Amino acid sequence: MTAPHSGPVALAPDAEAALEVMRAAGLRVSTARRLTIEALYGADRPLTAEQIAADVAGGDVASVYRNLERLERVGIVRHFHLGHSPSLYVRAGAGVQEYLVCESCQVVKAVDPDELDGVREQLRDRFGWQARFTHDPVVGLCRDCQEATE
Amino acid sequence: MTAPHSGPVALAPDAEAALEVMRAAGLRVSTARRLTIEALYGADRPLTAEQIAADVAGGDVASVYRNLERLERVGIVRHFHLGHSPSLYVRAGAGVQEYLVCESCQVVKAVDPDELDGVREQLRDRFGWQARFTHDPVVGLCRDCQEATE
DNA sequence: ATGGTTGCAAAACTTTTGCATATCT
DNA sequence: AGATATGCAAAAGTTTTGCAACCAT
Repeated sequence: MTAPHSGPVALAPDAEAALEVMRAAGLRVSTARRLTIEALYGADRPLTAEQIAADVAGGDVASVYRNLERLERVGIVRHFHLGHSPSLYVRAGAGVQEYLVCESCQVVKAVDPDELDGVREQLRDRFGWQARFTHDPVVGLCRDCQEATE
Repeated sequence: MTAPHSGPVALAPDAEAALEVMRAAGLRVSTARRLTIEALYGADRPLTAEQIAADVAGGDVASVYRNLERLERVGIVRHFHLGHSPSLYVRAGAGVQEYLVCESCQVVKAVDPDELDGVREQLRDRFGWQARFTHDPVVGLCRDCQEATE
């Protein structure tokens, strides 16, 4: 049952596991951090630091940025860039490391790296390019938005 | 002789043609704009507004941004985003609209859209995704940097 | 207790905007 | 002349940093 499904995001374990990783890494599990994790693990699309701050107690963006950086460093959060918008953050976890992002609705499709092997192979054969879609995702239109655009 | 080659950038016509497009579009060909075009058409890699400003008379970044926007609007310049760095600008032109960028040396490989059709097709078949690599390029490692990284 | 964490303020950086002056056609 | 472009200054938006107060362990 590891088949790719079409839900918005198909990511790693769960928020609990993430907190566990934090502890293991020696990070304190503060309220702000727990709320950040819960926001990211509960969302079906990437969030900006600003959006996360709205969900967190004090609502201080600077702290949110600091936390996101730490959470990213221990591997339970990732961020990437999409056009002119501020950095977008998503949960990260076991086995999921590359992203397709819809430039219209911003839905993120997280895929197993080997699902992109075919694409990578073509890019390598044709251009000698070794593509990575982690920090800079594949941008395009998801199925729904294609239909909407007609 | 339309075969893709491995030079750093394989872009459109030349600076002269670009100036012609400007005139045709009703844009004045000022010194600042000519220098901007020359910088972009002479470069073998994308430039930031800041870098371009250094090559231009007054060296005012605000004007450079304004000009880049206009030049982009008439189709002779493009910009895209790469990680955390400021927007990167490259010349643009006939038939070249999609990019591969090396995240290590930042070399840009501009390719004809149909050279990516195979890749696009795979992404569509597999994920229902309609990929675009114009504003957000394919990021990865070019051949040279792969070898360097060994 | 004590060292990591937070909130607030301020700064750094990229990009945009306003406006008076200069420049092109 | 008339419209467009420039330079400077200031503002807007995002992200980072400094520091005193606070809180998890």
